Amino acid sequence: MPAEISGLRMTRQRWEVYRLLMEQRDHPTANDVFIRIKDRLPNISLATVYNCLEALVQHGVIRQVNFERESSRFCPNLEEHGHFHDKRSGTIHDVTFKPGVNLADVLNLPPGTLITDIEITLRGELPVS
Amino acid sequence: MPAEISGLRMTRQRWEVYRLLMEQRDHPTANDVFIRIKDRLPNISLATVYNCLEALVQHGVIRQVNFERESSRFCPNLEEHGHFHDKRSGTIHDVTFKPGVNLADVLNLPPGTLITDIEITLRGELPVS
DNA sequence: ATAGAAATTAGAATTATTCTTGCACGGTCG
DNA sequence: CGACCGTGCAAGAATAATTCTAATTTCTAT
Repeated sequence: MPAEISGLRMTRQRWEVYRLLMEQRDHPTANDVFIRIKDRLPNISLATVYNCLEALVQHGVIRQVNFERESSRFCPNLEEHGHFHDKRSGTIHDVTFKPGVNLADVLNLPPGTLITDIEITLRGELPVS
Repeated sequence: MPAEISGLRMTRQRWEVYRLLMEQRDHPTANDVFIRIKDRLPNISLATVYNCLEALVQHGVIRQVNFERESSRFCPNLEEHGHFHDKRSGTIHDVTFKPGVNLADVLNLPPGTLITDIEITLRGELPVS
């Protein structure tokens, strides 16, 4: 376990939460993490899972993703990307931009606007194939 | 008051909620609407405000907008647009696309993907000027 | 080793939203 | 005109995700 990641001091709990997200990149909720992590940390509390996730988010190590008013989900992909929610399967998929596309360029914003964060979420159905 | 809008039968409460949203386009929350509408409907209940907003959303008459995990906000602008949240003032602004831009075209999605809904939210600061 | 700081735990508290129940209203059909 | 019926409304209870609190444990630096 590294001593820290992006300036965030690692603890056993933070490390296991982080590791779990890196290994299972299916955008779990805090509760999903709580359930899954019990194998490794049987005594962890849900509040700690929330604390760890928040710490990781605030240090830019993971991203928090919201769909409508559902539970927040967490994503270790730091590339600029959006999320597609497949209604059929309920799964969530990362969506990247085509090369050379800068989202700010295609929006009408007052010149000088400072954008600190962009969130793109799509809902629909993936092809059946 | 029209008998119905987009197939939704109008009632006094639904009409006043709708009218309020059309007149004050600052993305109020359900509770904001509840407070503001008391001038006209002193006896309306918060549950009814929620019911009316839900009915209007489901009939496509208004849109529900979510920022992080804050209370949902409601928006009568049916044009395709995103939302910019100005950290300085806390206000929310509609953001349109530059002409000719189709968001689906700039994203990497499996061919045949059906998109039913897109949500774009930006956070940042508007220029001081 | 030890003091002080930070993290964890367990459970209570909070907040937005939804649900439940009983009542009121509007329209319809005799 | 009056009983009926479906829908909407009001009030408050219930729910669910998240945050907070207080007490304990673990770290870190000295």
